[in-house]
Amino acid sequence: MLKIYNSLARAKQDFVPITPGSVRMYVCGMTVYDYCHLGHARVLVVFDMVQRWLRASGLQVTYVRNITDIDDKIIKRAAENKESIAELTERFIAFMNEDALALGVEPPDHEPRATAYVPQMLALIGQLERNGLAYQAADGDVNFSVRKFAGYGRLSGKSIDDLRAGERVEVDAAKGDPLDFVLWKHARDDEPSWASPWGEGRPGWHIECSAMSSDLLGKHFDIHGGGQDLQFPHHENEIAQSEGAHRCRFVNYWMHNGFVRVADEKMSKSLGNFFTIREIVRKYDPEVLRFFILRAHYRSPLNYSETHLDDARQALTRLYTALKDVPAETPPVDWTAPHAQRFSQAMNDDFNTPEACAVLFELATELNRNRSPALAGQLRALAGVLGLLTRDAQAFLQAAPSSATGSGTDDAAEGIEALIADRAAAKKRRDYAEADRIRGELLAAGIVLEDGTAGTTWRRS
RNA sequence: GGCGCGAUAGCAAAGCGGUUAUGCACCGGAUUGCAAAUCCGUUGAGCCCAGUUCGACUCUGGGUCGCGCCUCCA
Repeated sequence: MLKIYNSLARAKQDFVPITPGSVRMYVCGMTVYDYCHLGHARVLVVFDMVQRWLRASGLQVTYVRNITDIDDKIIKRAAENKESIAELTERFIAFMNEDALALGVEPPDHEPRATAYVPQMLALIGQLERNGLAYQAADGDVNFSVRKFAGYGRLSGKSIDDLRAGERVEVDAAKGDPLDFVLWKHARDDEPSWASPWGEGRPGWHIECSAMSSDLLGKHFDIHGGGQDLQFPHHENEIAQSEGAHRCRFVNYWMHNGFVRVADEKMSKSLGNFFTIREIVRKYDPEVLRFFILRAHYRSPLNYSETHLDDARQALTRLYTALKDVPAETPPVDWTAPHAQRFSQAMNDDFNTPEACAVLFELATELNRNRSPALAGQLRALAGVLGLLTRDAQAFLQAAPSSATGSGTDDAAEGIEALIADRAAAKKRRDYAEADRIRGELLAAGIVLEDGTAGTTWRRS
């Protein structure tokens, strides 16, 4: 039985889908005005892992991950770049897709863009107005009346009266209450806008997710995920909007992944201490990055440093090394095997990927002992559930750092093979000095030679 | 000020009221022309103070420290 930590309940709960056998899941994706950083990588990988495990568990999954392609920052950045909003967002959507692909993230079933859902947002705002929860302020903005929605603050554990609105950000004087949030912003001359019953304008940040999720998944669905920083106010406001409009339960299970940190501080755009995915992938294989993310529990903080990435690389190398000389075929998982059972138990315990990875390493040790092809298949199959160890072992071990695809075929390979041949000849005539010289030369270039019974192989150190 | 999370060996990171987590690094041995990889073995842990218990890293209470949210953020 799968247990999920539900942010709403602040406890692990048995996962019971609304419709037996199928799951509907919505995850807040990217605002596309810049490159994805490690924090984004974590959301992408974590919910990809969740989605994979749900499917591996035999559930039929509908996974929606939205794209925010209209908001203040996008407008600002497009203006700075002197380009259209569409040009800006299209470019970064393409970059995001490249990053996701490199990280082994499977495409979601739906990737709705906010700008394509304005009619649905307007309908939702209209419904909120009819339900007495929305009002148009003097400045033309349509706001949500937070105090009229019972239960506001339940997800984030906040009491309305304790919220210090205005302490850190100036309160909009036109709002009926400082805590009220915007559903529809009145148009300004230099900004894009859409026609609406409340005049020309553009959507507030939160309304898009309420509109897209209900359109694609229905008014009531199973799982809603996102980064911890979205719990308040974004997700709290989504609940208010969706439940306020539809008058029914919105989401059963709320999942929030922990932050990525740098030197014990949250990685964020505003702090400027972020590393982009493509920046990291220039130096580390993307699979190392995926493994780095998955070897920590999704709710724990994840401290980023190159030392930790080096460590992850070494660990992943051990796994691939175990698979080096066994046939690269991935049979279906034999879930009755003891290792698979432990793996499954770990994953069913709120997606305990660190424990699941530990099983992988135990499997590797056993495989190193007996070189059983069946065991190798099992290792590949289980790791495959996490989206790991999907490549040819040799290709991974020989992949150049910058080769994001990990194809393993680069120009250096021929030269290396030639030197290996020279060294073999030297060894044959017992010229060990020359053999060691070649070994040293390659080692200095980051190439490790390994003499085996079947000849010499190489890998990158 | 309100609310929440965490503290595990050199580093990273899990489970568990009593039995080896796991990975990296380290040490000894096997193996190797030398290596690397691998195997075998050793070392090493649970912030502090109380309490519960036959027994606590694991439960309870208090403290200390760190982090986060209350503003845009994944």
